[in-house]
Amino acid sequence: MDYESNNENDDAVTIHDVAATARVSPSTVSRVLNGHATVNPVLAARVRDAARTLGYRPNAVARSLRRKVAAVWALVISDIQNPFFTSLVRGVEDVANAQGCSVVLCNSDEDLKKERRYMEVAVAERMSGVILSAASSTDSDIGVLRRASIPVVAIDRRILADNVDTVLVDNRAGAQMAVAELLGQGRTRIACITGPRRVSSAVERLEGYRNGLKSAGAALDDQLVQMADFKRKGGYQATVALMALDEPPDAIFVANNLMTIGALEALWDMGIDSPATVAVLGFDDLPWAAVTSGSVASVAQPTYELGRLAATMLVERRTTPNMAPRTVVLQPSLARHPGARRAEQ
Amino acid sequence: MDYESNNENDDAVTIHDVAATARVSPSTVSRVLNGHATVNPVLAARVRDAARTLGYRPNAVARSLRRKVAAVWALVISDIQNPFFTSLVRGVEDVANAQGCSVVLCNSDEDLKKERRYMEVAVAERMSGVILSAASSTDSDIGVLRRASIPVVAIDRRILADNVDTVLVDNRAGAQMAVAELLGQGRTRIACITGPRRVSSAVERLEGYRNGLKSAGAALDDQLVQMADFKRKGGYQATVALMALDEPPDAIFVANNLMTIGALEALWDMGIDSPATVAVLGFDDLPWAAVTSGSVASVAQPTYELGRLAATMLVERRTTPNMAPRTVVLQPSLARHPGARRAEQ
DNA sequence: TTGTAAGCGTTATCAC
DNA sequence: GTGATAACGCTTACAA
Repeated sequence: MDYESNNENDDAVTIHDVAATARVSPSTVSRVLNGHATVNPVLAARVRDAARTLGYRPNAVARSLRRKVAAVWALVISDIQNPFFTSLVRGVEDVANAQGCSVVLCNSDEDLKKERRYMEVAVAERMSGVILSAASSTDSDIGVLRRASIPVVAIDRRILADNVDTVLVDNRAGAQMAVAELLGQGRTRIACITGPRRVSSAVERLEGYRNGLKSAGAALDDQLVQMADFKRKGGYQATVALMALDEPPDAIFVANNLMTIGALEALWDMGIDSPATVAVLGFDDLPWAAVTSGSVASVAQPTYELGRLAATMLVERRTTPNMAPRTVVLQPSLARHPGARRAEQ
Repeated sequence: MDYESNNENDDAVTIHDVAATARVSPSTVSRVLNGHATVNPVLAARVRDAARTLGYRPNAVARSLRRKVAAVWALVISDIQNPFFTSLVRGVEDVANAQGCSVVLCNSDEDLKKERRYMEVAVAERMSGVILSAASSTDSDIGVLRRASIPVVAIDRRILADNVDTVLVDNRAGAQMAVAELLGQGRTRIACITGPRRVSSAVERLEGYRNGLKSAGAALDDQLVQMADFKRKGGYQATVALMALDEPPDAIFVANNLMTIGALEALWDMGIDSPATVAVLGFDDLPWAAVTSGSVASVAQPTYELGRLAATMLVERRTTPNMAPRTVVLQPSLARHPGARRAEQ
């Protein structure tokens, strides 16, 4: 049996083939297919017929070369496993597709090297825009993109660069909500596990935590603040450290979802009852929160809207390149999950 | 302030500029940069110097046009939120990068239309390969890719097409393990919540469940089998339906991770103790399993290896196009998670 | 309105 | 070993 027999025709159909079949010039085919100019309806019909019968598929590579820019955006995200990103991606794609653009997803995995590699690919492939959730607010460098005049929108995390359009959530407000909620439950020693100093959202969530305590007249205790890595293990270790204090906390505000899993795991491994002894309140959406043994609330973000807005700003930046850069901040909200031990029982 | 001032030079440096600076021909520059032929070391050094000082970045679009194929693979996955895929992606990327290729991630979201759109993009962009976790084993159509002679490897799920390289896990064996484990715990009425009939893994996991019961001499009861949609809500509803039976199950084998969350949620909403009254055993890795109120085991898959293998098969298919298609089946294993109520306490 | 022709940046073929 | 030249498939001045 010949496995090549499936290939009807290894040389792809080009615009010239369509032109020949439709008895018009290649430029006319191009005009019909792109709708850029008015074409005699009779010829247009012949072109469309020919394209269909020949199974013509435009070569996006040739088009990109000629146009000097590809109809492709990169969406570089720091942690694909965070459910936070799933609907964010949809928000971006919906806008991109409406513009006739494709989105390529890139998972930098909080790794600056990977992130840089993806930016280089974006340049090499002449992509028309990049939406970036930076691995590091201080060290991520968009210079490569700038030099290639590729528009960038920062999402979820700030980047240390002038003139970057940015879409964020109000991390301070979210953290303050979290603290207020815990205080309202009567908690008096509230700890905070946040992410690395290089990530703006981690820093801002910590600030919000401190502001929340201060504005309630509660004391700040630096022993109750742990900096971890936004990953599960980091949350686990930070929790162990907190509970080893002479005066351990009765509540923990955890600044992202993976670390929240780690924190809960640590508490249970130590045989500590949550939420009775120690309440846990996370950040980001926690799809599994309803099946945990204790009640877990979290600060939820408008993720789809975040993606949609970033994408819209990218489009606007392309159409109006000299417009002053904007930063948009969206408000988070508090999501309560009853957990396995429901209040009413 | 002028926001254009960042653009050092809007016309990118080309191979001709490098050639001029290095006082050689463009072909020599190309040869140096690609290492395809032997070049006088002196000239080669001049070329590399020129490229560095000018900040030359090859135009991947032009290269792809000339070579008639882009150094890019598409990885089309059915559900990006499934943690299953995160390490699978790494496995694919590691092999691709070693080949000098980039991977673009595409989330079909179990949607045939989206999936088809991504395949069309792969064709338009002349990508050199596609790894596909099909939205439907029966209805996903790779004809577009075949006509464009783009190599395909099916991963995780079979596709109804001849001559496709495929990498799978042994779903039947995994499901049988699951049933054996539950029987070993003394469970006597074991239910199964599986996915849609159009997805091969759902069908095979159901078969494994049945075989597992049969080979243990246990009775089969079709009332105990629910077909859902591989999503959380489907798992929830299926569980409610199962528990409404005259003789409800004392264990449920759930064929994927999102439905496992739904199942646990339903049990707790109904006030049913798990695992005491009803044990739950899932499929796929469950990162949050350790923080659930009850013990949850699951059938774990060698995800990185799955991705690495699929990528390797793609490379081999490209180098040896006429080789007979292969199907590789990897073995899953059983992962036990103590859950919040640890056995030893 | 339609066709002709040039050119996007690269690489492969062919002489030298 | 190196350089000139053509070609990949498309879009877009410009000419008709």
